[in-house]
Amino acid sequence: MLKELTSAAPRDCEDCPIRHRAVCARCESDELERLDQIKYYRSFEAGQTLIWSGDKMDFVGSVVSGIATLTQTMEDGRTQMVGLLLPSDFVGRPGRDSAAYDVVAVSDIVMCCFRKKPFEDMMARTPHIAQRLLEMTLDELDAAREWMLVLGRKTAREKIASLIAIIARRDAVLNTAGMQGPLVFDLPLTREAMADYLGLTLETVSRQVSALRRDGVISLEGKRRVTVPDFNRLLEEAGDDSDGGLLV
Amino acid sequence: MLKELTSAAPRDCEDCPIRHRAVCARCESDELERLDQIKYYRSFEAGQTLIWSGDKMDFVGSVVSGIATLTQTMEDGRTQMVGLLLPSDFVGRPGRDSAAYDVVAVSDIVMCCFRKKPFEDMMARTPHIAQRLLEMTLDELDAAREWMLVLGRKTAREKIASLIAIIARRDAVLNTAGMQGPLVFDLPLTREAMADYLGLTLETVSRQVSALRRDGVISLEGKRRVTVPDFNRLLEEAGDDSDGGLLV
DNA sequence: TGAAATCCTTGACGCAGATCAAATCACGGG
DNA sequence: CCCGTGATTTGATCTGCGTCAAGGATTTCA
Repeated sequence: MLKELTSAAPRDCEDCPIRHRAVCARCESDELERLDQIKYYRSFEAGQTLIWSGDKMDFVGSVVSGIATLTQTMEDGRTQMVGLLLPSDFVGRPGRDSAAYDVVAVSDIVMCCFRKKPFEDMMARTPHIAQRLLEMTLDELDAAREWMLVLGRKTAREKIASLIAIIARRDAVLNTAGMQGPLVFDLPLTREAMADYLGLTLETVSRQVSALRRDGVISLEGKRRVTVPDFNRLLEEAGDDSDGGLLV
Repeated sequence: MLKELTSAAPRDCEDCPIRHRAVCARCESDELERLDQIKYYRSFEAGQTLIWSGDKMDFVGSVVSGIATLTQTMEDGRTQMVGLLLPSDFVGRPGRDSAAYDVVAVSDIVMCCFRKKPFEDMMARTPHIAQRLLEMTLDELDAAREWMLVLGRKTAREKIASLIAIIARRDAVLNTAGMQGPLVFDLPLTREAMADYLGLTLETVSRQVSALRRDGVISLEGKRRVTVPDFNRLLEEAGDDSDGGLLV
């Protein structure tokens, strides 16, 4: 059965849900208009691989809705997630023509795409785009470095707590719900995807999630819906400084 | 005893050893001249911490000579290296005023610095700088992602082989020696620093280095000088695709 | 309603790498 | 030449997480 797409592509950049967070965030209306002329939307179903590592990449783009992952795979099949792409995140690298990672849709997903060449030309003429892309790339680099600490030095329990904290924080930001009181949200990832994120096996993920539940750090409704009664407790379990400012 | 600085600061940007790789690489001579007016050099001794995580950072800059590390430390002392800074690498983030990581000199080091505010102003007026910084940041992000695979999924032996391969490759690029024939170079890091890089203990690093020596993958002269008789063999041990194109 | 496909949980066991401990090496200074 | 200090190696033991295996919960489709 063909799934109906849950979120249609926006008609117009001004109505776009990621208008103020994506590469185009800094653009003035005339710049936006020119982007509008070269953009096109593409939809993908959950589970689909959007891009294969090593393939020629002739477009770049932004995630409009849905979630995707960036993963690296070794010859023997070991895989490591190296990026989690949420709405407004940018895919592809100007100035490079083959993809360095697999990009896989976790949920149904809509992307706002540009053919690479026109986008590069546009970028050269539009400092606002390059500025925003720099800013986003620096943020991603910071996230990657925090992730490296998780991968290199944290225990399995701390890894799980860290991931839940990251998702909880992002969710709180998007829903502009405050950080106090119990947080409730869905884990957008399967146990296996969580394992690939954290450098663990799916069995270990399952065990540690159960352990955090037993210890009252989180509670679960079904397999995916999580409640965090005390966010600071979760941060302690993650081995983080309890203050840890909101990195937006 | 005060050490004599091994490499003096260059007098002039045109003579600068990192002229064509640093943030200033794309600058025209007039742009370079303006940068020249706001730059200043600072030297640090091996072991010194240049910047403490959380401190106010009022400058940014490039490594001219020497090696430094970017590290993150947890409250209980566990540390993870998240960046290895070589000549031409950029330190600091425009648009942020406190440092996110410790920066520690591994060797004596010379930096070409700019006060943050003037640099940011300059960047806004000089697309060549922002362009180059974007390119460098994207490269760093790629490196960080490759590193994540190493941290998350490789065995201790593969981690060591990967690190040696990275250093060997960089060395070959700098010295424009080809990639064939035996490679000889120095490990710029202590066993402990290697452990912090790879998410291991220093004992495990030592054991795996010895094992690679025993198995003829590398040979050692003293503790630091390494010879790699067969680079492809090393890449196999690292679990990498044997072809693995030179990522410059 | 039942069968197949996913996804998740739990248990038993083994091993890679951590931990604890003790030599050994290299080097600069007195 | 001897001593002190820091880097490294090596050994013995422990343990957290991976591996292998079985079974449960949901959802999808016939």
